[in-house]
Amino acid sequence: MSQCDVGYHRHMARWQPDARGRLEAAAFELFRERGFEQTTVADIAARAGLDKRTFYRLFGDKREALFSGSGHLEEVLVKAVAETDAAPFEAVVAAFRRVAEEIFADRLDLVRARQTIIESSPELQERELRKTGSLVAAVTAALRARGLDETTATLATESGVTVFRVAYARWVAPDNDAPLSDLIAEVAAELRAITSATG
Amino acid sequence: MSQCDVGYHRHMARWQPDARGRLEAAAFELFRERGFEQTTVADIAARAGLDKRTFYRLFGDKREALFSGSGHLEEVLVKAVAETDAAPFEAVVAAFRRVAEEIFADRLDLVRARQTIIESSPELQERELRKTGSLVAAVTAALRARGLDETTATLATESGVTVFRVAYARWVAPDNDAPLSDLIAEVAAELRAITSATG
DNA sequence: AGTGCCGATGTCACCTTGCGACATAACCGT
DNA sequence: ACGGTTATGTCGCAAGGTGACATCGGCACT
Repeated sequence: MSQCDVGYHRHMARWQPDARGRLEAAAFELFRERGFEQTTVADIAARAGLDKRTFYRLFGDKREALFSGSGHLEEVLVKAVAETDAAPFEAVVAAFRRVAEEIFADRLDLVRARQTIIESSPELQERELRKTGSLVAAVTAALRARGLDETTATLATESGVTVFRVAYARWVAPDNDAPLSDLIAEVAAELRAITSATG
Repeated sequence: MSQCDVGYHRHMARWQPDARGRLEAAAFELFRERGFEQTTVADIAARAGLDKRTFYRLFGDKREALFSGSGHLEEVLVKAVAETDAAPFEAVVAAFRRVAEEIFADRLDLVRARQTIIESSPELQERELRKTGSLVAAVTAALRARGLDETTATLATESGVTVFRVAYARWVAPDNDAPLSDLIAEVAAELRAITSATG
């Protein structure tokens, strides 16, 4: 996050601080008020008191304004995976539980609002899928760095992500009040049951 | 370029047949020749002897020209899942093996070319992810129609898709020559091993 | 045959996304 | 005070994508 926290000098700053944060906030508000499609980049920039061109210097495209946090998530997850020596699938699940507590735990309302926005736009759903894909790649790489072969690393990561996705969906559901971390543990157990069935 | 080679009735046919197919073919060729980003919709339409506007009547956007087959795949998969009574995960894996034989088996070269195109463009990767998502939803619905609960259905489907994805990646890899169906079976076994580890 | 509707296509005008190139003005070290 | 750096604004443009209307062949009905 960055950015000149300019304090206040005798001369008024030419630029308000934290342009990026203001743009993110403006985008979030507008997406909620009018919906993603009905909001133009010019609208977002205007509300943040900036120019459209500035938006594109800070974000690759309109969708990115909603996904700034995903880099951080990836970092934490990779670190958690790298620091444990549990079996691969267990390591990924444990990493997600840690992330659940460090990042998501206290933000249910925010996450729900964000989720509502994403569900309203196919474009945003695509982007979320892509972020997940990048996260899978990063975690898989972290597992491989521990000496695991490609297939094992990929399967453990993808299975872990599946568990997280299902648990996350339950967590944001309107009637839920269980903590995400617990839901992850439950879903992981269910997955084990399903794949070990004798059919 | 084009056209007016119309055969020869007394009255010239106004339109060449199979506009959609011609556009798909034109798009595929151009994406291979110049790449996805360097190809404009106007280019595609011109090669097919049609107008840009016509393209947008047949495809929602530029990416869709590469994904017309995915509806068919979804159909076959859903049918295969609905017709079996095996345990959920096994049912999904079996369905994918059937699809592997009915749809993919004889088209390795085509699939590889298509895969190369997709890998060259983040936009196309996003779209592929979305298609997979829609497929997951359809298969999950098919499982639920068999009386399974939401979580079990989702986990079985997602795990099955994970298996397919990994097997598919191996299949299209340049050095592979094993049939997709066999690879799916192998990967499914590996997944079972990984999730049942005691850690 | 004539009439008229329907459906596929073309044409035109338009908005938005996203980017390259250049201008501007505050900040910073010297 | 000076020059360089950095963040921002301005301008123009290619391409994606869409709405409205025109065109013309095929088809049904008379």
